[in-house]
Amino acid sequence: MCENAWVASILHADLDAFYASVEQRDNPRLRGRPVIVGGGVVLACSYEAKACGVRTAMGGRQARRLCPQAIVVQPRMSAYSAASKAVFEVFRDTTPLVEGLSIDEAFLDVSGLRKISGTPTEIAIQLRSDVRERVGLPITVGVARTKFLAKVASGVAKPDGLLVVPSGGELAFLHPLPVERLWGVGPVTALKLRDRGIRTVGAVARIGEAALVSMLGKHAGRHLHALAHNHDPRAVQVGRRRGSIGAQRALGRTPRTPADLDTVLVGLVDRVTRRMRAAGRVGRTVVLRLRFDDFTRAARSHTLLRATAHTRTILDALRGLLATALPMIEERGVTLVGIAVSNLDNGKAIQLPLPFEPNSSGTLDEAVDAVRDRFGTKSVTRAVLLGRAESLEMPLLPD
DNA sequence: TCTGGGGTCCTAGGACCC
DNA sequence: TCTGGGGTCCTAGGACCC
Repeated sequence: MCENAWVASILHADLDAFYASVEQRDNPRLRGRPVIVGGGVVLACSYEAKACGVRTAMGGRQARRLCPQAIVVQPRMSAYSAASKAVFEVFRDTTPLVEGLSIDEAFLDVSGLRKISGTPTEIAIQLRSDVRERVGLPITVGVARTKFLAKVASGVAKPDGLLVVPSGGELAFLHPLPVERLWGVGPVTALKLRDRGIRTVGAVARIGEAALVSMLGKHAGRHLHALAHNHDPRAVQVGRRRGSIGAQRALGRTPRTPADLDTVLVGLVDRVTRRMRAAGRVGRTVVLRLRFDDFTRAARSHTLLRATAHTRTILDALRGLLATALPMIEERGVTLVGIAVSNLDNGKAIQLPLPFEPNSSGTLDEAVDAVRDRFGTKSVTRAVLLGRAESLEMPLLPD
């Protein structure tokens, strides 16, 4: 048996109040003061603002009332993206086994590094100081034997902290915590548990798996039962790619005509397909998401025959979905439109069927010309025939 | 007090196939 | 005439995460 399996050697590294910390780093005037990123809604806030009761996703008006002295700044996404890249470089200089979870957090497996870099605790201390020195941002690190526990540990240690959960002290650490600390327990699940008098992780651990399954469903029940007993065999996974790319836009409560909505749709599709092409991804399933006046939601999806990143193809599919949703929009009033492309392939090319071919005896060049006529010359630079001339494959270029 | 923008994963029913 | 079990894919909805 590998000794490392029993040692706390997974790090969960999580930047503190990420967007707000970048703003404080870049503007000394903001340091030590309550900072709110985002005007309409709080995208992020500094710990000084959190002390007043400001929270992420809170309405801007309420946030300003709670914290009148707060400085509100507009988000600078490119700055956050650059900071994230720099931090992930530090992660990868620490260990090659890095699993990114979002723009500001990752798991690091340091189990094989004892002889090179020291104990996991020593590595975590070094990592925090490296991020501070090289990127200028505070970061919290949780260290434990499993991913789940490392994540819980960093949550407890925030902000700017380090918490190591030693093997052997795991349940003693876990069981007194409120159920909300469990990864995957949100407001709905927490309420279901509290209705039955279950308030701590220890209480979750004491009831049987069957009871949890009947309460929360098969997967959620089993998952929670495992976590409460600290069973989490998941390994740190390197090189995970996202499964969907999307964009959305809130509209407020002003009534929108179908023409308004179409304009919004065109803008969203343009954003998403650009990102897809830049990332070299193609997708098959397009999704239209809507939110209504009463805050209910609906989604409509359609799966194409072939994966694509082609703007027009995706736009046409979404227009079809929007048309089917118009009665619902009429009735309930739409306040948000979102789109996503999922079923993503890593393919760097789009493949087109060959009805574009002039006729069965048409040459490749003629087929390419037909595609050019239809999609514009810019998007076709080279084409290769696949198999028995059933489809064309074209390299993708950014617009 | 109304609630942004980007994602992940799971459930469940129906169509379809063997 | 009545009929099983297993699998995949698609669609819609929902919970959750940062």
